[in-house]
Amino acid sequence: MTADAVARFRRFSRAVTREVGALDESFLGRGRPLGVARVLNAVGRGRTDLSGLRDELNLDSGLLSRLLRGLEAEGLVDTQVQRGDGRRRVATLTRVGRSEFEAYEALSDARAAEVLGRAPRPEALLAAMDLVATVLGRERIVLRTVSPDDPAAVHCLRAYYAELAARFSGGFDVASSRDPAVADMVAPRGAFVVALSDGLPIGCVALKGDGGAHAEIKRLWVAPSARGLGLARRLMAATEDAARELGVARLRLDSNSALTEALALYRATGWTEIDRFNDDPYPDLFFEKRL
Amino acid sequence: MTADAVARFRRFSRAVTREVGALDESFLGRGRPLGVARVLNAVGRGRTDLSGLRDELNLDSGLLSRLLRGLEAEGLVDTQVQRGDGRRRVATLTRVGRSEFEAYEALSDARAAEVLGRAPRPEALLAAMDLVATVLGRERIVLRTVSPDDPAAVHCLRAYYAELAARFSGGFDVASSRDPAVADMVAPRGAFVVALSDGLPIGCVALKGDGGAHAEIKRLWVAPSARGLGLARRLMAATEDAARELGVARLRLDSNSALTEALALYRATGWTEIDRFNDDPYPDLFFEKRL
DNA sequence: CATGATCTCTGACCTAAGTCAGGCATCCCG
DNA sequence: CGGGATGCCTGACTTAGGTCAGAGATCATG
Repeated sequence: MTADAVARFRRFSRAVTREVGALDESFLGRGRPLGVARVLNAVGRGRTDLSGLRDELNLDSGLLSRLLRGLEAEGLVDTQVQRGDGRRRVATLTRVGRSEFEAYEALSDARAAEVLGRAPRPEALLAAMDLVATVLGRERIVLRTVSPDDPAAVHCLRAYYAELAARFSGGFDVASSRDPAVADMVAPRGAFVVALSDGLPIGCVALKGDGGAHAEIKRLWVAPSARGLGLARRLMAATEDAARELGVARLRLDSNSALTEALALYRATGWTEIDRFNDDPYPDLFFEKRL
Repeated sequence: MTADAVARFRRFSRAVTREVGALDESFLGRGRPLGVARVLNAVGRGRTDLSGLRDELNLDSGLLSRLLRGLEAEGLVDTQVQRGDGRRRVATLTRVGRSEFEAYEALSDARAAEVLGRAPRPEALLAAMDLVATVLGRERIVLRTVSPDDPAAVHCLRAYYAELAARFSGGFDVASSRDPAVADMVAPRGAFVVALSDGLPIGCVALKGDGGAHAEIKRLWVAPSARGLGLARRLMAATEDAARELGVARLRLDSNSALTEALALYRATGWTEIDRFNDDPYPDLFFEKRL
């Protein structure tokens, strides 16, 4: 790694520490120390079991206990024993606690909106932030099987269509393509997998089945910010696993010669080119893979 | 600002807090608390006057005093009264202190190199980090007059040539253009101004004079990460001021129709198009401005 | 040169955060 | 059902970080 690259990285760290440090202190704006506020925040986001809280916030058992006592005294949380295991306990927000949690959320949102509002070219800034956050957090990218009308799926599909429109010389219009029925992309006929990085959808792929031994891969997309991380390969592998579990023996897909990265992936992972098998106007290349 | 944009911003903050938080703790890796390490770092970087240290690190006078006593006891810094004002004091690193400072630097460099080394497409990551850091730190961009052979200037010029090569349909080669002599771009004949964001050069402009009442603007460049911040305008204004102070009455410049942003700037800031005044092969548009 | 302002230092004090050992209730399993 | 493991709590203690008031030295100025 060159000295210049390291200097640029460190400059980034400094700039962001300054900015994000200020963000942290906004937690102090409500007269509660950071540690307590972090617990309130984690409980509000659904991390209610104490052992999970300790792991997530990296707290000593004694310290967490004390912080929770403080929040209880303020009337913000309740703790009860976990049903099923009397040793464990769970914390929940009271009504007051919930509104306090929301006040913190609103504060953070407002702070973020303010910084973004002052930025020129906010779209470029956000794209850069997505890239940085995705790369730094690439160990924590998770795949999840969802319905194609889940918001995360819809977000990916919209981005996928926009990208096709930009990359196909003649543009792209979903209406003139074959848009698979939702029922064909959920179990037991098919599947829809999204990749989430810290909650943000950054990739997807669909398995469209007909209930038999054949199924089709559709809608493989990876966000620009997540390219180069091997995510497409991971999505494809997950979908192949899902297909096997559904009893599918042969997969097909159609593609377009403008989608060079995808084609390289198919060729590198055991797909073989076959003849055209549909009359969709956009694809010009067709592949299959036996499982 | 849309909810989606705010969510993306906050995701970025979380990701970076995690990563940079870990970076902060690397300071703790040498058995010294963060506060002390920060003081050592600031002194090592040349911030030696105590009042400046207090401002920069946002420390109470008493606390700084105590931290410095600790560093003195370790034999890492010396403090003496400032010559000229016996109330003020300055801190300097001892030889041991200097090597300890360098150990911290090496540690931070190694940490940065490690993260970068694991990243796919490090150039894209760095470009995104530059953009984020420049935009977040745009209030702290400073202009500085330097010699054209200063490293910051050289960095900008190299990037400028590379950009011309990419944007001119026929490419660009400095050798076949007129490269001004260094002496024409330093006082009293001319000037060379760079823009620095937290030490990183992100823009430049040259004033090439011949000692008389005419001078020429050359080498106006702004890094991609810094576009949209009004930096070119600021650089041009600074150069015009410098020209006035050198007694220049009329400025000229040549440009190329591929450089649309620059042309828009010239037209918006009082420049008028004139006839070709040189036989350089690259420019096809010529401007002047009376001061 | 007297006076008020400025700068640094020290001592007293405080909070947040974290560590550690031991206690107690509950669970799991032979 | 008994004994070890698990999970949580409490009390005692430590460290880092920070605030505040006042002392002492030096400076600027009328």
